[in-house]
Amino acid sequence: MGRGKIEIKRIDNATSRQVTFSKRRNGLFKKARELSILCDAEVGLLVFSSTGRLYDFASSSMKSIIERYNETKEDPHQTMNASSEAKV
Amino acid sequence: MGRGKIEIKRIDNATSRQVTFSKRRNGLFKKARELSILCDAEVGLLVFSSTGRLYDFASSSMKSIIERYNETKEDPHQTMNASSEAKV
DNA sequence: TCCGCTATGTATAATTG
DNA sequence: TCAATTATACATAGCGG
Repeated sequence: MGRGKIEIKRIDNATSRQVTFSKRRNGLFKKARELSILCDAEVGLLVFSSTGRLYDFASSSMKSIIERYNETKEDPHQTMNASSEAKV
Repeated sequence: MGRGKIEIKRIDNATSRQVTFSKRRNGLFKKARELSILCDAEVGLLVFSSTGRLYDFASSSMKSIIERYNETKEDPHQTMNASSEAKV
C-alpha cells in the first residue's frame, strides 16, 4: 500500500523502521478499535517497540482482558454463553 | 474499503457481524504480524468475540509479553535503553 | 527533522456461484 | 448458506515542504 511494494521482513534502516513503526502502529490500533466497536468484541493489544517502549490499546481495560485471557486459557470449556457478551 | 462505506458502530445484524468479525480479525492479525516482523517489535493481541471465543496472536509468547507489560506498567522508568532491544 | 500529501497497494464490503 | 470474487475505500510508502 503505498508508492512501492514492500517485503515483509525486518527493515534494516533504523530511521525507516521507526517511521514505519509509527505509521503502522497507528493503523493497527485504529483497526483494533474498529473491530471492537463493529463486532462488539473485547480487544487487547500490546506492542513493544524495538526501543522497548510500550504502546497498548484495550477496548475495556487491559487488566480485565488479561484476566479473562488467563481464565479462558485455564478453563478449556471457555465462556461460550451469550450472556457473557460485553455490555462494555 | 469495499464496495460501500461503513460507519464505525456496532453491527446490528448478527450474521453480518460474525462475517465482518472473521474478515477483520484475519486482517488485524496479519497486520500485527507484519508490524512485529517489519519493525522488530514485540506484539501481543488478544481478541474475544461477542460469543466469548478467544483468538490470540503473539510475536513471541503471550505469557512473556504480559509479564513484560506488567513490569513496564509497574516501573514508570520503562526500559528505554537500546540494549533491551529484542533479540527475540 | 518531522509533518503532511499523494499515488499506489491492500484489505474488505458487497456481490455472485 | 457459505466461500470465492470483484470493485472500492482505506492505509500507507515515498516524496515534498
